[in-house]
This record gives sequence, C-alpha cells and structure tokens, in this order.
Amino acid sequence: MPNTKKTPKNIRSKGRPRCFDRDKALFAALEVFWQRGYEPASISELCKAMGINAPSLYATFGNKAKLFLEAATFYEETYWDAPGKKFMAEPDIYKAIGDFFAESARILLSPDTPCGCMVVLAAVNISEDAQEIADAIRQLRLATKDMFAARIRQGIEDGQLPQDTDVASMAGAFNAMLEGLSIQARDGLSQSQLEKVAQYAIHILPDKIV
Amino acid sequence: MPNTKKTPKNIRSKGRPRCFDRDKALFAALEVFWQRGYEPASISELCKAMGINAPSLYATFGNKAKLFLEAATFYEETYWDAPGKKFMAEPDIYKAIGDFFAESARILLSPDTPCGCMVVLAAVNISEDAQEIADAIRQLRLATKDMFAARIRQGIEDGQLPQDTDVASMAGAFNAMLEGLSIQARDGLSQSQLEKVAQYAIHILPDKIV
DNA sequence: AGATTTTTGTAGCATCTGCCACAAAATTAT
DNA sequence: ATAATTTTGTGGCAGATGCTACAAAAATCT
Repeated sequence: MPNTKKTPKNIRSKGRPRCFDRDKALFAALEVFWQRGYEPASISELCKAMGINAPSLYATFGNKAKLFLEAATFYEETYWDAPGKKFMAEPDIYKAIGDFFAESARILLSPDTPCGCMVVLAAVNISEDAQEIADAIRQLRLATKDMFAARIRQGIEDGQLPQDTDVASMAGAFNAMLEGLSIQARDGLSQSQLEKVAQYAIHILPDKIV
Repeated sequence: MPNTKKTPKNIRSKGRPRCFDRDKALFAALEVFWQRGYEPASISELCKAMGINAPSLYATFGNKAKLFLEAATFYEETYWDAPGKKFMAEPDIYKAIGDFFAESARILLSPDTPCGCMVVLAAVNISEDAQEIADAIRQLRLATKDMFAARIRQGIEDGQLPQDTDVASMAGAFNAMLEGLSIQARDGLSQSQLEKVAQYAIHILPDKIV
C-alpha cells in the first residue's frame, strides 16, 4: 500500500524511500493549477513541474482531483490564513477593510506567483464529470463571504455599523469586489493600479462618523 | 468552397442548400460555451446542441475557435448592447450606475440562460495553445472598463463628479464589482440577493450632493 | 543473507479530443 | 438530361488525456 501521508512523513519501517520532497512537489503542482486551472493543467505538465513521474504522483496524491484539492487547501493556508486572521482581529472595521483589501491587492499581484486568486480562477471552466471540484472550490469562496459576514456582524455589535445593516448583501458586495480584483489582476492591471481599485472597497461601508 | 457567410445568407446559385438555421445553431453553440466555457465545450456536445454533424459545423463556422469568437460577439450584442447604450445615455450618473447594475443583476441571473456573464466566465481556464481566445475575450472585458471610464469622464464634464476623480481607478472598481457579480451569480445567489449586492456599486461614487 | 515492502521508471492502456476525407444527396445552371 | 456545386452523414485519423501494469531498485526486518 502506498504512503499518501502528509508531512511529517509517517514512520516508515520498510520499503524504498521516496526520493522527492512531498511538500515541494505539492507546491509545484499548486503553481501549475494556479496558473492554468484544474483541467488545462495536464498530468504530464504537473509531473514535469513536480519533477516526478506519473506513478509517483498517483501513489503519493491519489489522483488529479485529490492533488488539486490538497493544493487548494495548501494555497489558502499559505496565502490567506494570516490576512484573514488579521482582518478578523482588527477592531476598527474601516481599517480592517482597508488593510485587508490593500494586502489582497498585493497578494493577487505578487511578482513571485501567478496573478489572481487560485480559489476564484482555477475552477471556473469545469467539464460535467468534474463538478465535485467546482463544488469544493465554491465552498472555499463561500467561506470567504462568511468571513466578511462575521466581521460585519462584529462591526454592528461594536456600534461601528448601523443595527439595520443588511449583513448578507454587504458581505456579498465585499466578496464581489475581491473576486473582481482577481480577474483584473489576471487581465494585466499593475500592482499600484490594483491597490487603488481595491481601496474602493471602503466605500461599501457607510460614511465613517468621526 | 463552403459558405461561411452570416445572415442574411448570401445569394446561392448552386449546390445543396443548408438544412439548418445558421443563427439558431450559433445561438445553441453560444449556450453551450456560456455554460461550460471554451475548452470543456466539446465539439461533440456542441454538435448535439446545434443539431448538426461536425463537418457541417466546420464548413459553416470554420473551427471551434472561430465559432466561439462569433458566439461571444453575438452574446455581447444580444445581451449587453442595449444596457450599455442606456447607461451611456442616462444623464444622471447616479441613476446611470444604479440602473445599469440593477439590470446587470437581472441579466446575470435570467432564468432562461446560464448564470453569469459569458465574457467574464467562459475563457478563464485556457490551455497554452488557445491564448488567442483568452486574449480576445480579455479585450471585451477591457472594453467594458473603457465604457465605465467614458461615462465617468462625462460625469466629470457634467459637474456631477469632482474634477480630480481618478477615472481609471473608479472604472476599475465598477468593473471589479460587475465581474464579481458574475461569479456570485454562478455560485448560486438568488436574483433578489444579487440585485441588493449590485446596488452597492453606487457607493463607489462619492456621496451625492442633493 | 534472504524475505518483505515500498518507490521508481518504462511503457502502454482505453478514451476522448479537434478535425477531416469521402462519397452520397440535393440543389441550380446549361 | 447532364454537369457543376455545395451540404450531408459515416467513419476515422493523429494526438492528447488520465491513469495503471509491471518489473527493477532500494530500503528495512528477521
């Protein structure tokens, strides 16, 4: 039975040791999926980027779908966990939104990675027999919207937003803004331009009463 | 030489007449591309939807790429030409934005068509050897942003917006909002929810001085 | 040393893809 | 009628896809 365990590698007792780094291979796969999307990323391209052959890929990650989902989770943890926590922890909701969208613009156009958010862009054009992939990634997008909603509710509780704020709609507006930024990032906007666009997210909040 | 002409059909003199309606077939293809995206829409599925066989498709439309581009043009003309013209003609920019985004939400979730905008969603995950498709569709997205920019400039000229308005950034913000709406439309938001979200686009404008 | 276990690379499977060759069919021109 | 022209459906090509069978290789366990 092949060893599909993640880091730290399980305590092996017998067998030929794996001769590549599972995490590095996962990250290489992530970059391919991120840039191309789920279906255009072929197993052969993935193998090339990961520096392994197909049987090693399948023994280690199961299949293409599982590899993609693991890469997506890895992506979220690596790039969005910290900004998300900071966003939830910042007590001033105006600063929370401003900072989060500023940092988002930076992440979406980081020179070291593909442009735009993998969760938004990598599973849009999906054939019928891979809907499980589309559904799983959609859940991640909905989780982001839920994060916005939770922070808005906190803002209401803190007296920074009106009691009658329509939480779902406002969360949807922030989510639309963020998702739209990904598309513009991929469409070639400059980092400085994207940051300026992102700052319009603050306007979704009611005017701050100083 | 096959007849690839569009409607009205060119004056035929000889040859077996085509036994399907070119425009209806194009519309059927549009719906498949719209729902699935460029690459997941297979020739066989397109043929089934269009009610013709592959040789007829190729004789009439050239190849898959040309069919897609023609469908995309047809899409824009059919669904967005009128709202765009109304948007540009409305003298009050606040009403122009409000009406345009309200109507957009309706179009993006029309019960008779796939959810979301074809221009935003149908050419996201594209393999390397079909970049011409991605580029062409990107141009359509940029044209929408240019439309926003032109309307904003008009608003400045009309004294409805400050002289120092950053046109490019504000146009980018409207564009991000609109593109984000497409993703949320596909993610299952209800029509009434999407309309509420869309109305936050007005907040991108400075507060109206009544 | 020998048995056991796991990973490795080669090589190839079945299936799907976009596309087209070909001949029969259906029309108009002479 | 016959020739000319265009569209039709059948059938299939070359190449790519996700995935796997298989045996050699490399480690540990007894």
